[in-house]
Amino acid sequence: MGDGGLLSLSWNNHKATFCHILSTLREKERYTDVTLACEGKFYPVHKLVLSTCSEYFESMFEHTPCKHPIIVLKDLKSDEVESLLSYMYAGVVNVAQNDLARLIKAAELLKVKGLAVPDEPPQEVENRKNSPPRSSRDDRSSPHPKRRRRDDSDGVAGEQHGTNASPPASPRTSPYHAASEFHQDNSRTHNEGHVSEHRTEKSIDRLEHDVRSDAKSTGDLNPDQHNPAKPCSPLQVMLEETLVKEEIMDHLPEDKDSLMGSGMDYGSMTSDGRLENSSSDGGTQEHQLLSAKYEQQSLAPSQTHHLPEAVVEALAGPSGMQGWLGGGGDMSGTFSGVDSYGGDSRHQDLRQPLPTQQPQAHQMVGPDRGGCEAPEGSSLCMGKSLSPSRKMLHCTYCFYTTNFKANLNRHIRTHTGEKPFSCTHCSYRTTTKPNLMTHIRTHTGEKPFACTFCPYRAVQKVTLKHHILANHGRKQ
DNA sequence: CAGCAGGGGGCGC
DNA sequence: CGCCCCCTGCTGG
Repeated sequence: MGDGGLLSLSWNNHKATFCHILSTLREKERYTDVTLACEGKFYPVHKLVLSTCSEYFESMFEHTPCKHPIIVLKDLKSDEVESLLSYMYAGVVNVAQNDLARLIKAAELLKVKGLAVPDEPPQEVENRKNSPPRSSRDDRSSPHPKRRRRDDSDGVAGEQHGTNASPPASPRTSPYHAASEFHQDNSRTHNEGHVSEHRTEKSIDRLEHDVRSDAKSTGDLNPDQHNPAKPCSPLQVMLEETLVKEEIMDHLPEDKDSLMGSGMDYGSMTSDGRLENSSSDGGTQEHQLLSAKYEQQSLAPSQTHHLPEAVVEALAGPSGMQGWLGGGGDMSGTFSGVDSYGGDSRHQDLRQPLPTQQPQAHQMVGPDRGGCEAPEGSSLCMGKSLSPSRKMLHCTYCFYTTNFKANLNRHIRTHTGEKPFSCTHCSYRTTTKPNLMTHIRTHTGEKPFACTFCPYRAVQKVTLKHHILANHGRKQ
């Protein structure tokens, strides 16, 4: 790019794709790093999304370095939570008119952008637009849009998805004619804090002061969270009190943090300007505030992915999706696009411990074999696909994951530098015995692998294979 | 193209 | 845990 002129690479369907990936990740509970608990149900979601869609959450996470907090949404109904999550992830949500008021209320409490953003002075808005992370892309992201445009009642569910060129002034936000009660509540809320920041602060304060140990209210970890069909509760919700419980978790390793950072940058960069309303950032789910963090990952095994991984994969997704996106925008295949990467090139880079590891789309697309959750029989799953319940082991140094402890131990040696197997003929040392045996053959001259087509013999089977392919044109 | 090293998947004990 | 199998990457001729 230097002197040749600046090229502008634009990713068609980025918005839709991005949103879709996020939704997919949520459905699969992949890389979820925060769990919302409400009425006995648990909703594994992503901090990234919550933070993007709600300054409230953003602030909350900023102040709570917990790896996998659990936020108990007391006083919120599960259907509200589901709706808000749908809104945050997809950018749209269907809501019955009767439920609109309480939904908005909930959104207000959580400060979900677009749904409950506080009115702000113009300058405030200006500032926000300039802030990088929020990018100008979406008005929704900037807190000004107040929901309520009384005209269309079904606007909430409206399709701002595709083209949504919703008016800049009030993006998707609002189409619902909020109930009067809603208005009242709203105004009240605003009086408490003029600026969203301010409100956030207050909210945090509450979190810090109203800490109670009430944590988990319940039961099953993986409720069918995505249940649009679920009937809305007729009850009105007053989210006055939110109980919060916090437990500081250990910090993420440096590398992970940094990775995460890069992921965020990437996100802001891509969304910049272009995705005007990609729901990915603009509308994200919200959850109520409380945060009771549980033991990281102790709640749901399926949530053991680290955020960085999520970010990385999410970032990778787009690239991998190019192909199928082109095919008419059918995103039903979720990550099926990874097929194009073939099972051969094993995303090995993903597991490398490099501190400098960077998210390169093409490298990470493939979920690792072990935890392959590729949908639709993606060929990605080379072996048997494992049941989601199968326990995944994570390397503490990098993003490597495996289902086998032995593999993990072996892998960790690549980080620690431990090389238990030493050659008796030279100073060579290696991490695995098979590798040592292979090496020793170079001293002994043993060549166990004979070509069936010629006298050639090889020390390694793979070498023979290459030989046959190169010289005899076929496999043995 | 061949040799070699590093590293991951997965099975059997 | 040990081991086998496989693949990828790098290097040198």
